[in-house]
Amino acid sequence: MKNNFSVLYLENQLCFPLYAASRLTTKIYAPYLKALDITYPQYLVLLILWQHQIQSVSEIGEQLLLESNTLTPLLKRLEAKKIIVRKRSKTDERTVMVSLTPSGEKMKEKAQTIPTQIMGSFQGEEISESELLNFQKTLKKLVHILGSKSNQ
Amino acid sequence: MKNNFSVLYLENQLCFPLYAASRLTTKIYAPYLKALDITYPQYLVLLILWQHQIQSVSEIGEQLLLESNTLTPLLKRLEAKKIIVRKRSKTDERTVMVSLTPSGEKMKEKAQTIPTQIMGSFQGEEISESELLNFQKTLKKLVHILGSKSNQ
DNA sequence: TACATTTGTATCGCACACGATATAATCTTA
DNA sequence: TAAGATTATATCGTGTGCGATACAAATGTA
Repeated sequence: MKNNFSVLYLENQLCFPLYAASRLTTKIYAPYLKALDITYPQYLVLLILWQHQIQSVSEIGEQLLLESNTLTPLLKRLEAKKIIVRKRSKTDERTVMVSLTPSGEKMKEKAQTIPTQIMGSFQGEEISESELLNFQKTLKKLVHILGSKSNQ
Repeated sequence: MKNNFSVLYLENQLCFPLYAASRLTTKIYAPYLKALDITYPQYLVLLILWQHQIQSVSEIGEQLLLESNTLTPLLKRLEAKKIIVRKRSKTDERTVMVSLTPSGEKMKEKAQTIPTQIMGSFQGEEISESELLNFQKTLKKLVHILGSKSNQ
């Protein structure tokens, strides 16, 4: 029988494992990304640009659930490293368009091997592929629900 | 059979959603925690102290997967708010023991309603309880696997 | 018992996150 | 079309995370 405070135990909560898993995942990426001299959030921005070539700050923000208060400094750091270019739109002076430099474009090749290596870290005897797929499905739902709850 | 596409897909559908879910969860907690004038990581420390009364910095770190570089400043902020007390151990001058003040002890009552309120806001969502339990189970396994991979 | 090693915290610097606020450009509408 | 509202970025301040390093206390060992 659960007492009233059992809900306050760390292991009974959903949020702590999410927080831990997120940080541990970032740590797994770190050595691979360090070879490219980028961080995990910077890698996420590059994933978008490798796919879409050019995006506004807010378009990037919509996909990563981040806003300009986080993105502007991050993008300036990527620009300082000559990986991207930031340029005000001619048609709407408010928006800043972000695109890759040749150097940033070239990084795509090197980055291509990362996902396979990372997914290896998620492999373990305890988790089957089908379990991982189920997990990913619920996780996606959860993000969707949390996303709608957090901005209302 | 796993091709490059499925690996890429899984990476993007697993690592980024973990990162997003963690941040969104913290955002959901924020208004409840603001009423107690604490942050989410500070709340995690209090969860441990409400259960164990007194813990060393490294014991807290083992449970939260954090080290003194993160914990020391965080604990100092909690001490400044008169929620906890930090005291060097008599038997081993290296270790710092952390415990609750009466004020910090009292916060347990108020905090008890938080998990229930948050879980309640998920009523009627398209995730069943059994799906959530399965999810939680895989998540814990994942944290275990990632934890062992990240510190080697 | 000296001396090297390990352990537990602390400090430093950098890069996020994010609420709050500012600012300029664009859009709405009276 | 002038004035108010909205939109897109940027800035600021605070609080994490975390790798690297420092340092003193405790432990191990010759």
